[in-house]
Amino acid sequence: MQSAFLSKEERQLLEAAILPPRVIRAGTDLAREGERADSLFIVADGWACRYSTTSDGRRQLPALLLPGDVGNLDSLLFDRLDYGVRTLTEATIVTLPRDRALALAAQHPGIARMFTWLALVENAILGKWALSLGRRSAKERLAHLLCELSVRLGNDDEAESSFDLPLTQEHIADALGLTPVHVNRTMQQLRTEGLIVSGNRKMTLPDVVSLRKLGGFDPGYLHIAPPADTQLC
Amino acid sequence: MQSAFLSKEERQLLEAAILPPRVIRAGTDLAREGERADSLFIVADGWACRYSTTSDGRRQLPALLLPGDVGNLDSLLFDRLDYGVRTLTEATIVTLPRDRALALAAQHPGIARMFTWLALVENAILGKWALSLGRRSAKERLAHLLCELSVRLGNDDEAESSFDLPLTQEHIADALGLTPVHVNRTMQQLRTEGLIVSGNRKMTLPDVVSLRKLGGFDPGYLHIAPPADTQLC
DNA sequence: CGGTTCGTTGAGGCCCATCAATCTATGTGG
DNA sequence: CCACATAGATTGATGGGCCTCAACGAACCG
Repeated sequence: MQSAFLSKEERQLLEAAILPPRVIRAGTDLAREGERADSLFIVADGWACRYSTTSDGRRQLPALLLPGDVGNLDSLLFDRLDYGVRTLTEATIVTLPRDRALALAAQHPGIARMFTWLALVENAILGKWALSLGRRSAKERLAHLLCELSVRLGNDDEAESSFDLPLTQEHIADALGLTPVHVNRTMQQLRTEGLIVSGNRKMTLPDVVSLRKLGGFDPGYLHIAPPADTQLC
Repeated sequence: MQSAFLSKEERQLLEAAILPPRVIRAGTDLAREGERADSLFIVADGWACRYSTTSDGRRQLPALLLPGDVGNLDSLLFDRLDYGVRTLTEATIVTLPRDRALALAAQHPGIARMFTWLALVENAILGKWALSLGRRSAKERLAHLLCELSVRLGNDDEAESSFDLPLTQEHIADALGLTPVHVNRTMQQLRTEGLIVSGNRKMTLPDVVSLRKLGGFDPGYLHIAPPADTQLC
């Protein structure tokens, strides 16, 4: 999760409240839209996503979930899910019962603040996705997404970056609001222009500076480090 | 704001922490992207929006702010804004200093929970916007937005609905990721089909059922009423 | 070795963008 | 009270980015 707001005691309490991890194979639903969920699913390893669909089956991902992300933070306060949560790779998932989470949040301000923090970061990311979906071309969207994933995976800021990218082109299409065919053609463009080197589930960004410029990417919105003056508790 | 989580005492404390309302004319920035904001701006009356822009000036609204909404909830925990906040009509704005808000949240679990709730609702709405932006046609997007605004403005569920819509077609375009010209043509289509009656800043939805079906709108995601089992504090 | 998943390529078409002009309503100053 | 300016709505013509449909290739696996 995100522990910068937590005291040692709070961190221990959270860890004690968590159920043992489960390993889940790729492509399985942790929860479906409209279901009740009485636990939070936390991705400990692997990739997952939130997805929502129109009535006729068009699919859009409102979030890609990387290790440390909570799959269904909404379930903390909502009784029904607005989206589905699905693994994209084999993943190990940790479960935090909602009751325990609520009780801890009520007794420990740091834990409550952590949940708010998590929700706000999700919001910031989704806001940038909306900008991409509404106003950026396919090439720009792809560039922006790759830059975001690179940073969220912990890669250094401006250096050449290389990471595992277990997403299929269809997953990427569902994140970017495009068709798989067009994602394919767009990736070829970036490849031709020397902005990405990809294949075999690996992605390398040889020229992060140019890719960021193309995608209009500025990492500030990810709020990787909490601001100093709120770390007090 | 949203007071279902609050005790009487907490509500009074919040009201006491709030600075006097200001009336602000249409089209003025309450805050700009990248700025520090040491207060939360709460819309008490009128309309406002969050907006973000690409480097070359394309604009996308990640949120429309109606009375009761918080313009910049992020400022509770982030030191810099990821978006701008701007009034769309003359609006009266109420201000809550961030320090006060944080202190209250630390001492009163109900207030902390309210902030989390607000963030999660924003997230739910934005998630649906992403689905629209990524996967729905112009007509569907417009239908969905109008249905959402109708409900958020307090109109009854399935009845014919009529409300003030002070947005220009350009505002709508920026919310939907379209051009003003295309919003105009799309509105004409809906008008011809008898799904909307509009003009002079008013909007009437004579056939909400059909409009919802067209836009794929299901109001559940707005979480208008908090679930019963979380109202305890 | 056959099946399945994923990536790639091609041809054709539509939705929406772009550019530009006109129309209407509102407001303002002389 | 009219001349004028401005903001917003409307309409037309044209083009392009991305979709759709379809087929094929490549990698992996039981």
